[in-house]
Amino acid sequence: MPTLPAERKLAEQFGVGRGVIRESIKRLEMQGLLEVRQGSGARIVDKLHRPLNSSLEILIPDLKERLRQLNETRLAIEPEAARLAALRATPAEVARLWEIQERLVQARNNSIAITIDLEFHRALAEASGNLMFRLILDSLAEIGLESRRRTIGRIGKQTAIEHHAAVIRAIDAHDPAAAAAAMKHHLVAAWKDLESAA
Amino acid sequence: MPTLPAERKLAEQFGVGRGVIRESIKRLEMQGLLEVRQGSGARIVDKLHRPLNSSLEILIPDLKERLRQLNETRLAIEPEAARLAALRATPAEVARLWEIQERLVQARNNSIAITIDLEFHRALAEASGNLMFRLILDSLAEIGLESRRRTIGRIGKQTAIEHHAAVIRAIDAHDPAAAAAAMKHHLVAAWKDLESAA
DNA sequence: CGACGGACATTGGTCCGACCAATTTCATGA
DNA sequence: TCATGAAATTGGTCGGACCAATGTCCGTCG
Repeated sequence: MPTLPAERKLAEQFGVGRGVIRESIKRLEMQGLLEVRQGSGARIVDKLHRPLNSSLEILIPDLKERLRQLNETRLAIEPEAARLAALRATPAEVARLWEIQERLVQARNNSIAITIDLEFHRALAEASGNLMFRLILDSLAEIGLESRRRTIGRIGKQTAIEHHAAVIRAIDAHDPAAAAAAMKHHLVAAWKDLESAA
Repeated sequence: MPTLPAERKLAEQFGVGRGVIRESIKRLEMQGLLEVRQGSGARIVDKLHRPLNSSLEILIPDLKERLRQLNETRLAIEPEAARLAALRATPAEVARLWEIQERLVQARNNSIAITIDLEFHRALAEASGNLMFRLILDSLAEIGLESRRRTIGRIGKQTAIEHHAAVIRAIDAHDPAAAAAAMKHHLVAAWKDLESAA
């Protein structure tokens, strides 16, 4: 658990007042690089997507509208991410996708299934070799957590498993067009399902 | 020029110490909602895209790599934005696009042309009716300022004018597929040009 | 009369020392 | 051995003081 020295020590070490240290830490915290807890200290984390998330919540206060635009954005990015993954994914990355898929099949309840579903989409963004995709999708994932919760809750995980499998097969076969199409189909289906629920 | 009351006044008004006010202001500044200058004060701005920008600079420190991934991301989002704009753009939004186009034609030097080019892409994101697109593209625009500067500098604005016209025509005709295709063509051309320059 | 310049007020930036609150650490005793 | 609680550690807040940059205003000079 990598943590920072105490504020007082940092202030002395850099020869500045404690207030300056505090504001610097605040800055890094806002950027998603630190998490601060009273009593324990500041520990280093990797939550670079939080600022984007925060911006989106301010920009689109209404939850329903946020989910609608979220879906559009995912629809723009994820098929493209799948396409690039089909072009670039290393054997290790493909293996990781299959391993996540296996765990999704084994998942015993919805809560676990949702976590693994998120992991799948994240691993795919990773395999696309584009960090911007990963950052953006990380943020969108957090926004869409509850929508996903509802979707999987309604239709169960079976559909997701089949769709994911299609995506991974296409990536494994290095077929960009098929990967993009499969991902698009998956997202459209999930969205339709969420809409019909409302 | 909407500005905030002085820190000391805010502190008294809310019955808290000045430090708390300072950290709160710092927070809002990090989110791109305020800009603070010593001597004058804190004025309200709308720079919600800055946090994403900052995250991307941390995530992808290397400029060249950042530009590569930037191009991929634009290629994923902007054609989709153009597609949606073709479906949804109001007459007023289309008129605005033509007006920007006219100014681009009239632009006397590269610096002005670049500004107007940015304006075009921003207006298009706006016309897509998706604020996430606008936020993301605002951020990417700032990253890509340098590259765009070089591109327009090399090949002049004529190509951009023709490509933009094709996009606007498709939107005006409510032809989603054509709008997406035209935008994709524009981005691919610009990228190829930038690559050949390096 | 108008433009320039300098004194003064305003405002953010930093420092210090003290105290409060949450957490962790650790010695003590059952 | 483990639970308990006191003490140390660490972040959170407060108040006052001073520095630095900026804005304001008034008097002087052309």
